[in-house]
This record gives sequence, C-alpha cells and structure tokens, in this order.
Amino acid sequence: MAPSSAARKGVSKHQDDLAGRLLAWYDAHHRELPWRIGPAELAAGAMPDPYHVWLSEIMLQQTTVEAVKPYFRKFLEKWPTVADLAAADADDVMKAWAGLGYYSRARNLKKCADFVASELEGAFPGSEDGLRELPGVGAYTAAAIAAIAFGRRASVMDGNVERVMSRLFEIRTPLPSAKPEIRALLDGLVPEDRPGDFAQAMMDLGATVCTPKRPRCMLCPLREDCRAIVAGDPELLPVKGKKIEKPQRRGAAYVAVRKDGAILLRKRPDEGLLGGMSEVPTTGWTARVDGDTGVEAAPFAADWRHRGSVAHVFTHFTLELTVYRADIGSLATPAGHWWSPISAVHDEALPTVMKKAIESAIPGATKRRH
DNA sequence: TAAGCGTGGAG
DNA sequence: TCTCCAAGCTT
Repeated sequence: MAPSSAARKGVSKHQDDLAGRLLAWYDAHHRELPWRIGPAELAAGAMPDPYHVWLSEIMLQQTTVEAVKPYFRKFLEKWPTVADLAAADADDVMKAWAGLGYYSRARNLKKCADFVASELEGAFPGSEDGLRELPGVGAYTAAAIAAIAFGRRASVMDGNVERVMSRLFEIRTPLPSAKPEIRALLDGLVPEDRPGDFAQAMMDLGATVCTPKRPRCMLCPLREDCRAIVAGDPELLPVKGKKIEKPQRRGAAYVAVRKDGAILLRKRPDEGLLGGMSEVPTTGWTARVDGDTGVEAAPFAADWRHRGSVAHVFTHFTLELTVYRADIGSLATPAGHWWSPISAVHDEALPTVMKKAIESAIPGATKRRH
C-alpha cells in the first residue's frame, strides 16, 4: 500500500479526510467521458494514453465537454496516434478543428505533435516541467496531464477548482488575484495516491454539484467542510473582476458564386483573430477597426447584391457583417484565392462566423453534401 | 499584468 | 434577449 498522504509533512488528518471523501464521491458519481479511464479500471492497472489526455485537455480549454466530444472522436479516428497527427497536413488539422474556436490551439496542437514525434520519439514528457515546454501547454494543462496520464502529484487548478476552493475556504479575494492563495491551499489537499482521480473529481464536482449558479450543496460530499455554506452565500463565490463592455464592430463579406456553385475563398494570416482559417473575401474588420460595409468596398467588380447581415459574438467584441453575393460568369481567380466546390465547402477550414455569412448568401451551402 | 483569442449552451 | 462562462494560453 502507498503510505497515507496524511504522513506528508504539514498535511492534517482533516485535509486527508477531505480528499478521501471527494475520491469516494468520485468513485460513485464520476462522469463517463470518451477520454477518461474510470476509477475502477485505473485501480485495476489500466493507464490512460497520454496522447488522448493531451488532446482532450487542449480541446477542453475554455470549451464545454459537450462541444469537445464529437471533435475528440473525429481527431482520434483521423489521427489515432501523435505520430499520425505529426504526419498530417496542417491545413487538414485546421479543417478538422473548424467550429471549435480559439484556433491558436489547433496551430499549437500541430506544432506540439510535430515536436513530440520528431524530438521525443512520440513519447510525451511525464513531468510537469517537461510538459510545460510544449506549445499550447500552460500551467493548468501541464499539471493535468502529469496527474491524469502519469499519476504524478500535481496541483491541477482550472475554473472548476477555483470555484470549489473559493467556496470551501470562503475566499473572498477577487479572481484572478486569489489564485496564489487558492493554489497554496490546493497544494495541501492533493493526495499522494490517485492525484489524477483527485483532479478529475474536483472538476466533476465543480461541473455537476458546485456549479456557478444554483449549486447543489445538498449533494456535496464536502458540505460539512464548506465555509461558504456556513456563511450562507456559496453562490456568490468566487468573486470576479469587472467585466468590460464589448465594442460593436462592422464589416462586409462578399460571397462570389461561380456557375457550377463553387465559392471563392482565401486564407487568413496565421496570426491573430481566426488565424490560419479560411474565409470569403471581407473588408478589413479586425478587433480594433471597423471595415467598410458597402458594396463599393467589394474586392472586384461584379453584380454584388445585398443578401442580409449576420451578427456574431467574439470574445472581446461583437461583429455585424453585411453580406453580399455575386454570381460570377467569368473571372480570373485572384491571387491567394481558390474556388471551393459546393460539395467541399462543408469540409473547408471555415470558422462559424464565415459559415454564417455563406449560409446567408447561399442557404444550405455549408451543410454536408452527398 | 492585461489584452487578445471563438463558440454555444444554460439560466 | 442578455449575461455568464466552459478542463486557459500567449504575448
């Protein structure tokens, strides 16, 4: 048997009980997820594939479990190993990621796969420090992979954990200032045994019981220890910083349609908003600058017709895109552009805002064709 | 440290 | 409709 974590210096019996109660709850109430090895299988000696853990953790950054599931399955089907992903074409990876958002994750995913395959013989580092060096892997993700995939004792602190901890210890310091305080307390809770299950238990608890709104405190295995319950206002924790009002930006999108139904596309620069993704020609709307919204700003002369507008919300601004369509008889393909056959549009690396614009001009165009 | 970076679901 | 926010990272 592994020594009790209570034997660790400075760890009280009470804290050890707390981890034990959480793990017991996890054994009975954990979520079953495509990338997860459940506690029973883990106890029986099964080990997660680090590639699966890494892929899921990158996808789950600021993204809901339900949104990730189909993408995770698709990626594993297309690229079963990190070597397969390294061998893949970068544009194909962007296409497969399209719709999931935060596209720098996809670019870093490919960089990371290339590095692991070429420099590390396909084996992910097992230590937090080693993992932290990988592109797209920050403090949270390094700790999560170390704990979940390699059984290392690591303090895994994400939004769920911040919420659970701030309530458990009634921390009223606003986030993100409270992070060092939360981390210090978390360090004292992580057990020597089952650190991966402990991390996932904290996150499951935050996702299903200790929720942002209307927490189900009656179901919580830690309710006896929770200082926020005593204080009477768990729902008001954690305290968060001020929110900034989103500016409204405007621009125009131009959907050129060839006689055979093909659509004119181009690729966005690798850096910045929607970096590396494809788009229909647009005015130069960015995070800071409004674009033109009229037909006079079209990329080339054609019979442009106004087809409506689409609204889209980004992280830090909202966009209203005026959509024009022109049916093209004859046109020299502009440099850096290509005609995407109507049957292929579904599989292009089109972010959601671009699919909306295309749908506005050509209803059904971005749906799968047979 | 703060800003930039997507999308969709819940309440 | 609107606000919040979900397994954060990079610069």
